[in-house]
Amino acid sequence: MPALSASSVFPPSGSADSAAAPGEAGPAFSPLYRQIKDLLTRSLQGGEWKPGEAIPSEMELAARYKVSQGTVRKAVDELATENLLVRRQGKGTFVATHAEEQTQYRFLRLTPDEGASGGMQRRLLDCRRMRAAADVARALGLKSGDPVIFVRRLLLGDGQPVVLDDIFLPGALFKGLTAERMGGYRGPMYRLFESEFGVRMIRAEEKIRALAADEVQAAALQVAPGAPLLSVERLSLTYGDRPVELRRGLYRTDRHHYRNELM
Amino acid sequence: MPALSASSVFPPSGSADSAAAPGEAGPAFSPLYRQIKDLLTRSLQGGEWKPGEAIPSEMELAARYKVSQGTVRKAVDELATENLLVRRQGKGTFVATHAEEQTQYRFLRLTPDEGASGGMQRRLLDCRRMRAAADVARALGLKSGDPVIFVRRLLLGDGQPVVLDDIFLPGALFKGLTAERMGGYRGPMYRLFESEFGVRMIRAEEKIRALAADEVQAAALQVAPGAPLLSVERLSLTYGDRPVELRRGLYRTDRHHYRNELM
DNA sequence: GAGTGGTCTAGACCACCAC
DNA sequence: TGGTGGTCTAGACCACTCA
Repeated sequence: MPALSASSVFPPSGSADSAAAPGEAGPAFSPLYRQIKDLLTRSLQGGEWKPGEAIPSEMELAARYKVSQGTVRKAVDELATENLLVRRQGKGTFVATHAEEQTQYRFLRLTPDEGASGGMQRRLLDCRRMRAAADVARALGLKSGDPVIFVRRLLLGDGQPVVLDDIFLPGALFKGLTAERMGGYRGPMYRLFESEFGVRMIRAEEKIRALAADEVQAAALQVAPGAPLLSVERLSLTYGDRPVELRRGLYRTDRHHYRNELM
Repeated sequence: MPALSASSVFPPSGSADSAAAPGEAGPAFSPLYRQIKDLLTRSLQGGEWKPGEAIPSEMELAARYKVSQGTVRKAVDELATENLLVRRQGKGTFVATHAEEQTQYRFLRLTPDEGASGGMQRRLLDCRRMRAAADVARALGLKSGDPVIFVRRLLLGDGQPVVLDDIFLPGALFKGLTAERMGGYRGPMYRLFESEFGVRMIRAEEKIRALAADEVQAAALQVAPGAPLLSVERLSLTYGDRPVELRRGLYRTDRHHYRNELM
């Protein structure tokens, strides 16, 4: 007899239609393992377990939620395939983190046309507080004029500029982020966000276009004005699909390409 | 006592290292459900069950392979998440197909900047047999000069040209594909490939770049020469990761964008 | 050896669908 | 009403890690 049951959150569809108005589909049924998954997600979101830490063992979780180990397992399985958790046989299950990824840039899909993807150099061009323009505010779920932190930086491969990024961060979440703090930091930016500000990027959505470089962009990337560039607008989301970063990247694609896999 | 066991394919790591040379990792262990998955994949590849058809029930498969239903379930689960199979509660498990997708173009990531993604019009510009150039042959795993079918077509949204596709298909797989056959066909191209030639696209890899339109491309897409276009080179693969289509697309991105989700 | 996740089983019951 | 996939359980054993 589990403490949680299908009816504890959503009544089985056999009983009265209850809250669901006719015509509305409504969540007819929520299996136990999905309720467990939601509870785990909430604990992650609330910071009960921090990135890199181990969560309780399957047996402990099963005892806590009064369900069988198999049910916990299915919940953890789904969170693992969503990259929120990482399972390590013999050791435990850990909160995913950007800190220990062998792939330097998990979200950067740009790949050299030939040769291995050597790490890129960074050059910080700008970093300051400003007020969000309308489009930036809308993307980040803020109000126009809300404080945001603006970062402009360059990525170089083999000494050649390849990526020009404009990054917008909600000021409220990244208090105290300064040019000095960013410039002195080695390693991926998302690692800094995670360790210093407790903001973990879970997933991201990108909109990709081709456009012609203007004078400023051309100068920064060392191409001719009007040269075609890949424009990649990325919205990064954290737990609960809350947007926490807007990134507008311009990629040179004469020696690199954006790789994607469709399944 | 299952007919298949871990040791039936790969010896458990406890036994002698056998074939694996020292230093080579080698597949140390293959669980039962993965062996079942491989057998199912082989049956799909061999055409034992055709796209759209139902495969045997979990109970039948469990009996056939002499394992428990749970083991079959795990194998089928993985094939379902890879989009090779589709489960339908109460009905059965079916071989995935492009024939019944509500999304008209499963692999086309181009989306209107605003408004719903209305279906696009097609216009066939060219379709003929030719010999594979070196780069095309290499991508498709053919030899230079092998016969290929070349298709050039245009996609229009709201009457405006949006996509210019150059498509290369191995001649050996698509015997009898003519301009008439293609021109008269309504519905996605991959549906035609599947129903007429038994070639099912499973997944694809894309390389994306920005480039400037040349005269021919500009004329076809009704943009100025030199205008920035998105270049999308897609290699489509079928069972066993065998390449079966090379597609070079040029996308206008002034009113559309390529959307992508990173996880 | 103790503790973790990983696999496999057997059986029960539920939700959905078709006849 | 019977068959399908979906959920949940309990227990056994295996593989891996670490003290």
